[in-house]
Amino acid sequence: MTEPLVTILDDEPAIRSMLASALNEAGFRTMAFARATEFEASLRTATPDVCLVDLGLPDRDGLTLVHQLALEQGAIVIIISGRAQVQDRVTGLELGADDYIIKPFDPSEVVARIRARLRKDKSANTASTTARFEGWIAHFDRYMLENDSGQETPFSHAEGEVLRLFLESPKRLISRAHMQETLGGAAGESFDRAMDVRISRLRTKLNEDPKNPQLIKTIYGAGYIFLGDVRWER
Amino acid sequence: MTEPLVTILDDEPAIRSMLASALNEAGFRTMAFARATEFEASLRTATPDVCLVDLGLPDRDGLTLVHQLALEQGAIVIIISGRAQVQDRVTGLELGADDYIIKPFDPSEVVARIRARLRKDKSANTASTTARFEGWIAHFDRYMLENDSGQETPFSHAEGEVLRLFLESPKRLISRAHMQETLGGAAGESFDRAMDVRISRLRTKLNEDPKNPQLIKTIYGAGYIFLGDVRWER
DNA sequence: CCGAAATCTTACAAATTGTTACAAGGGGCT
DNA sequence: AGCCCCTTGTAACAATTTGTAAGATTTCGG
Repeated sequence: MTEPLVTILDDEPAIRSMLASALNEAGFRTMAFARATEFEASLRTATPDVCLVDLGLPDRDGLTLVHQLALEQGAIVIIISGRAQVQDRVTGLELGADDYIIKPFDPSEVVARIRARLRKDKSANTASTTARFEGWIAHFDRYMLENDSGQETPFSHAEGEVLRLFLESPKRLISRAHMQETLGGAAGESFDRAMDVRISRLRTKLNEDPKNPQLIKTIYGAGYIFLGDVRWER
Repeated sequence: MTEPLVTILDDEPAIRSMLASALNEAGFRTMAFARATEFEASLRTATPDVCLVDLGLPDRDGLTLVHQLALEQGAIVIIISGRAQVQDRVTGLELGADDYIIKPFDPSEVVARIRARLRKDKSANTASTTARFEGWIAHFDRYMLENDSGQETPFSHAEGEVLRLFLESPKRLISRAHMQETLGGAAGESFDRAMDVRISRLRTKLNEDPKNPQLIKTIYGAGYIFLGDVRWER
């Protein structure tokens, strides 16, 4: 997934460049326009995630544009304006803007406000969970395991359950009994073997040397320990 | 659905009553608290949609509270503060606040900002007619699927139902049972096969590689996950 | 260094899901 | 009505995932 695209629509070159550099530095892609017509033309090919719009445009009524954008595109619309009256802000927000920033402004606040909007937007439709450990990245949302050179191998649901259990309690002994409980084991006698097989398969996906496993260590008579530092990104 | 609930947390009685009356007039339900502890106690029974939090609380660090709220509850958090420095605003927003309003403020602007947030929140869930995802555009009004080069292929009603279900809950596991419920499946034994076929046909229309689907992923024994960022429009 | 218990691995079987071909049903058009 | 095209479900078969069984291997205590 690429970085979010932010469009800047303002007729003052100084403001355009200030915003663009601040946003680029913050890791966003940017596109800047001086006129509404140019901006609208670009919408046919690009799909911005955030639109910064100055209300004082020479060729178009800014508020109408904001209204259109907010309604038709699903984009986040932030008004930037020199008009500081409460009434201006209220109407701007009512017409569909997500935020209203008054000139003069500090670029870092603009960045912070954009991030706040994107964060909420994302958390609304994502439960993405990812964990990094010893050069690997486990993407639980995609059921994919990525190695240090970026190659991905899929892992199954059953394997994922085991892996998640390990990654949630690294460097701690995980007893066999606890595993079966957590993994919905029907406590059958021969379910022991199923567990073994799950772990065995997981080990091969992690390129473990059977004679000398580095990550999933067996504790004879007790259970398993997952070695390795884990960092979750939720 | 009832009206949205807005909680007000501020130690100044004048501000509490001003906000409460403005919000009630605007059609919101409100609950006001002077101390963080009272507020937190109320969270056990009520589930606010929006939380207004004053940073200058006597009994608690406001920023920590904001962080918790934003993280644990899914609520919209708006900071109200007398501290006007850019740095204050940036850190507030970074800690999870959705907005930052500076005292003194105009109640009508607060209302407008709350509405803007709620509007966005809702439009994310409401069923629209067009959705963009990973280079595709699904036109549910026309039953057409448009690829990144602008070519359109029609999709049927049954295919559309499945696609809409996916696009409305992207990156989440959708269980087979839930699908059959939603799609009017008569839970028949062999309806399982019908579901499979629907999905299979949808996959081919999305140019999925059968060996390695990128968008619609099967979770053996559980259901499906639709990967890909979705944006609804209009 | 040996033997019993625990664990690993491989091959195979059962359950679940994918795909294709085909038939039933519906709507539009002449 | 009759025909054609599209949609949809069903059935049969292929492919994948998961668990099971059994032999091989490892661990630990003597």
